[in-house]
Amino acid sequence: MKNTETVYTSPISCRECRMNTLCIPLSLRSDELYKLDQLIHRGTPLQARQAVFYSGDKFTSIYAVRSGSIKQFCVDDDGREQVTGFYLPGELFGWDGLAENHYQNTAVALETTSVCEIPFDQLEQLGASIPSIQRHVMRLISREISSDHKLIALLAGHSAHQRLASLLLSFSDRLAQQKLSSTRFRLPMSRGEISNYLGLTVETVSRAFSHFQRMNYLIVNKKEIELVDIPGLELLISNTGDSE
Amino acid sequence: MKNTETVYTSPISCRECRMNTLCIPLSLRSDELYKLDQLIHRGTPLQARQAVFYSGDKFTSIYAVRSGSIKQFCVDDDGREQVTGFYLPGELFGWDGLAENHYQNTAVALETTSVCEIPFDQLEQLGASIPSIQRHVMRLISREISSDHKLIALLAGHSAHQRLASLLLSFSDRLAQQKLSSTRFRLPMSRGEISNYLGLTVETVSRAFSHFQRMNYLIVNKKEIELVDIPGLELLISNTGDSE
DNA sequence: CGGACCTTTGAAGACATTCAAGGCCTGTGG
DNA sequence: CCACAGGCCTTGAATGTCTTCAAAGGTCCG
Repeated sequence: MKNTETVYTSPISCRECRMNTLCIPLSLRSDELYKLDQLIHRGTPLQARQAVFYSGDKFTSIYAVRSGSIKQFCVDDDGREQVTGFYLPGELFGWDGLAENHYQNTAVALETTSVCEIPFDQLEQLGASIPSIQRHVMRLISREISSDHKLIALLAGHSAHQRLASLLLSFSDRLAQQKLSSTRFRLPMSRGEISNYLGLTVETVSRAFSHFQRMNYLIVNKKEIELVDIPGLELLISNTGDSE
Repeated sequence: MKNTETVYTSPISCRECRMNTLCIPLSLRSDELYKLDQLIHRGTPLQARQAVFYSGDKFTSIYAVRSGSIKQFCVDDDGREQVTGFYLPGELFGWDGLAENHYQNTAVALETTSVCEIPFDQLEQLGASIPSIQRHVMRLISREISSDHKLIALLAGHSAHQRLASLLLSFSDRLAQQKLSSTRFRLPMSRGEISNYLGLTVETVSRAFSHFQRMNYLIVNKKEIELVDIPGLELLISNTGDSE
C-alpha cells in the first residue's frame, strides 16, 4: 500500500495537516509550498447548523473541509431551498461565488466541522507566480462542474431507488478516498436533506431505505449505514429497465 | 439605449466580431486586447450534427459560439446519454475538460454553427501576465457552475410544465442578451433533446407544448415559438402548488 | 416527563411514463 | 416530379412510480 503523501516531505506540509486535506497532487518546491501553506487560515470548529457563509455574502475565499461535513444549498426566487452538494473532508466548496463576487449558496455545517479558509485573492496572486498552482485551481473548479453534471444526469435519468443508491455509493467512494471505511459509515444529513438533494420526498427516501434493507443491499439504523451488497447496488443503478 | 460595446474602441476588437461574442466586459489596454484577440481561432462553420469535440478527447481549448447553437451531452457508464447544456451565440463551453484534461462531454452543432476556439494553454499564459484576464476566466468557469446549479434546482424541484417553461424563458432571456427577439424564436433542438435535458419523456414535452398553447401561454408551430404570456409562464414556474 | 422534530409506514391520489397508433415532414430514389 | 420510407411529433389510453395526506413511533433536548 503506497503512501502517496510522501510527496510532501517538507515539514511544513504536514504541520497541522493542512496540505493533505486539499488533496493537491502538486510537486512544488518547498518554498512554493510554504507560500501556499501560509494562505490557509485554519478556522475555529463550527457547530452543527452553523454557516460558513450565506447566499449573498461577498465572495472572499474558498473553503476546504478538514473534518465533519458541509451542506451547500441555494434558495430559489420563490423561496424554495435546493441542496446542491454535500462536502466531506478533503473536498473544496465555495466556487460558485466567483462568478458574481457573491456566494450564490449558503454553506452550513451538518455536524461539528472544521474548515480551512483559502482567501481567493491571495490564491490568485500566488497562482500568477506559480503556474502549476494556477492550473490546479482551475482544475479544481472544473471538477465541481463535472460533479454537477453527474448530479444532473442522476436527477434527469434515474429512479428514486437509483438516486439513493448513487448517493450511498458516492459517499462510500469518497470515504474510501479518505482511507475510511467504505462499507460502514454515518450519513451526516437528515432524510429531508437527502430527499431535497435527490429531488424526492422524505417518504420516498425512507421507503427506499426500507426497501434496500429488505433486499439485503444494506443495513440501516437511523443514520448509520452498512453496505452489504455494493455490486447489487451498482447493478441497480445501471439497470436501464429494458431488461428484467 | 446605451451601447456598452463602445468600450472596445480598438479596431482589433471588432474585427471579425471576435471579442464581442465573448461578452467580456474587460477594460484592457489595446495591446492586451490585441494579445487576447490573437488567441482566438475562428473555425470553419460546422454543419448540423457535426461535433466540436468528443467525450474522451484531449482537452485543448474552450469554445465560444459565434452563431448557431451547440448541444453538450455526456454518456453514462451504462450508455445513457444526458444532455447537460445548450449553448447559444456568445456563450462558452468546454470547461468540463479541464479537470481531467479530457473532455467529459461531447459537443455537437444543432444547426449550421460557427465557433471560436480559444486554446487553453495560451489563455492560461496570457492570464498569468494579465491578472484581469485570469480573473475573468475563472469567473466564466464559475458561471457554468451557477447555471448547473439552476438546472439541478429545476430538475429536483419542479414539475414537467415548470421545467419546460423555464427552458423557454431561459432561451428568451439569452436571446434578448444577443439583442434578438425574446418572444419569437426557433428552438434549434428536437423534442427528444429537450426531454432528455429536462429529465422527461418526449411525449410529456409534446403534451406540455400543447397544453401551453391551449392555455394561451404561447403559440407553437414545430420549432417556432412565440411567447404571448411571459408573466403567465413566470407565475407557473414560481407557483409552489400550495396555493390555487 | 413533555414537546418538537424526524422518521417510518399505510392508503389514496396525481403526475409522468409506457405502450400504441396515426399524422406530418424530409429526403431519397424511382 | 411523385412516391415512399423513415424520422419526428402528437395524441390517446393504461399503467406505474412517486407524491400527498394521514397517523403513529422514535429520538433528542429542554
